[in-house]
Amino acid sequence: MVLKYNIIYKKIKEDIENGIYKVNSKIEDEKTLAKYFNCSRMTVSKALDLLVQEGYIYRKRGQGTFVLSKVKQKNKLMVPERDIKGLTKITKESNYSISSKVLFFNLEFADKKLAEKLQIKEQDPVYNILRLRIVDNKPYVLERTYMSVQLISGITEEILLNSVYDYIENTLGLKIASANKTLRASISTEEDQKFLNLKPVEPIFEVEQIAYLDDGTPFEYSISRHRYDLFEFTSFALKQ
Amino acid sequence: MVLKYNIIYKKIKEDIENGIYKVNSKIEDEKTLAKYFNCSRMTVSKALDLLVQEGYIYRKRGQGTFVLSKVKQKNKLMVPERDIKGLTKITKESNYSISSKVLFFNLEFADKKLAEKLQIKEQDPVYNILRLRIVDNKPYVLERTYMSVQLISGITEEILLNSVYDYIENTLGLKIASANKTLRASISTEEDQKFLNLKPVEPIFEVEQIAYLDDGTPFEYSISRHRYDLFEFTSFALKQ
DNA sequence: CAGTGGTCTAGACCACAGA
DNA sequence: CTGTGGTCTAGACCACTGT
Repeated sequence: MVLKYNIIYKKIKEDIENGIYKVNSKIEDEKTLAKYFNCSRMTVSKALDLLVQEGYIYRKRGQGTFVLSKVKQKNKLMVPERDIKGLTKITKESNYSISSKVLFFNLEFADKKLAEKLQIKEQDPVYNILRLRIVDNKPYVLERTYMSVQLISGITEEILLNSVYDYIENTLGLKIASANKTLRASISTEEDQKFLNLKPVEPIFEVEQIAYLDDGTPFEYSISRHRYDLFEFTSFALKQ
Repeated sequence: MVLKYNIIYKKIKEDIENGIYKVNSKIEDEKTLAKYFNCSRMTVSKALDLLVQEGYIYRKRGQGTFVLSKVKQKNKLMVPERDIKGLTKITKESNYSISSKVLFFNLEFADKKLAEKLQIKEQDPVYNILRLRIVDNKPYVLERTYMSVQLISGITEEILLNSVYDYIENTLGLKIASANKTLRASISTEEDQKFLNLKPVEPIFEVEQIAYLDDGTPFEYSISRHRYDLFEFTSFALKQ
């Protein structure tokens, strides 16, 4: 379906990225934009709200709407802040090569902590997977993944070498909706050092994640340990 | 001013946090809520949008609105993900004690990189500040801060020992509006180890930040190096 | 004062899910 | 079919800014 606010959002975003609107310059007021896009002011406002949240523009009551200077993106793999995608998709979209090694793939009974995270019963069967993901021929991240067997059935080594998220969405027909992430720095373990080719003094950027389907079911609990020099995370915050 | 959508947002958020709505249960439909709060459906919808973005609820067209299981917050200092506050305010709101040591406080000429970040000219005067922030009597973060002297005038050691953000907002009358953050793990330097009381193998959680006023001017460029075991960052992502 | 964005209304039509 | 959320309208009044 064609969403008007999405069209307006994309158009203005493009114009900013292409320099048609300069940094700190004022853009048209909402009434003018509403006439131009042949829609109501509410719809324009919704589109501008999206751009405010992403840090493209800021609005001042009584004055107008202005272009905010965006920080340029670095020459690193960009993990989207507010979206949820598998690493396979992220790398492909950025034209990086990716391959995976399955280091461990087993069935286990959920312990208490894991059962709580995945909202299943203690002793319910879960996959325990450890994969090394190699991006651009460099070891990038060591991913430990737990998923409920009852929910995500039929995982094979073949699937683990490709995209698990693709399998969940396209083969199982489930919809991935959201994720909670906790980020921290951590001392590298011997395992990290071995597989990510790190010196003992080199740390890890750890991301702990619970991902949810569109019916609110947590389907994945994962701990990703990234090479500290190949991963960074960007965030935009607004004063409330 | 009393905002209706804010009242509705807060009420439902409280009800979820107090367990009045159980996890995965359905909440009232938008029309019913609109009647209950004596407002239009659009206003209810705006309130629910906020809750979706923060991961409290999810909505399914044709079915209803449901409570999503929130991850419990840890017994650590919580840095708000989508808001922007100084460390002084964050610690006080969480009833932590905070003190600061000013390790370095000098006037300098901006080099090319800094001039670009702060959108000033090369050789313009800037403050270069290094502070150790001590939370709950433990060294917590080493903060390197650069600010344009022309924009943020009158900084004193006294102000640095209290809240710079308070000074900017209350004394200078400027409005802090937003910030771009980049997060990464980093090997600790000898300086980090000395002031944060770290062993050489213990890493740093670094946050690089450019903060903006409400007129889009960048007023602060800072690099904060946190003890890896006292700082973590949480984020909620939605499939787009 | 006029011009701006912020909020809010009372509807409308649509897409989608389940009975 | 009904009930749900998603989008959209064409206004309205308000708060704030600069002239």
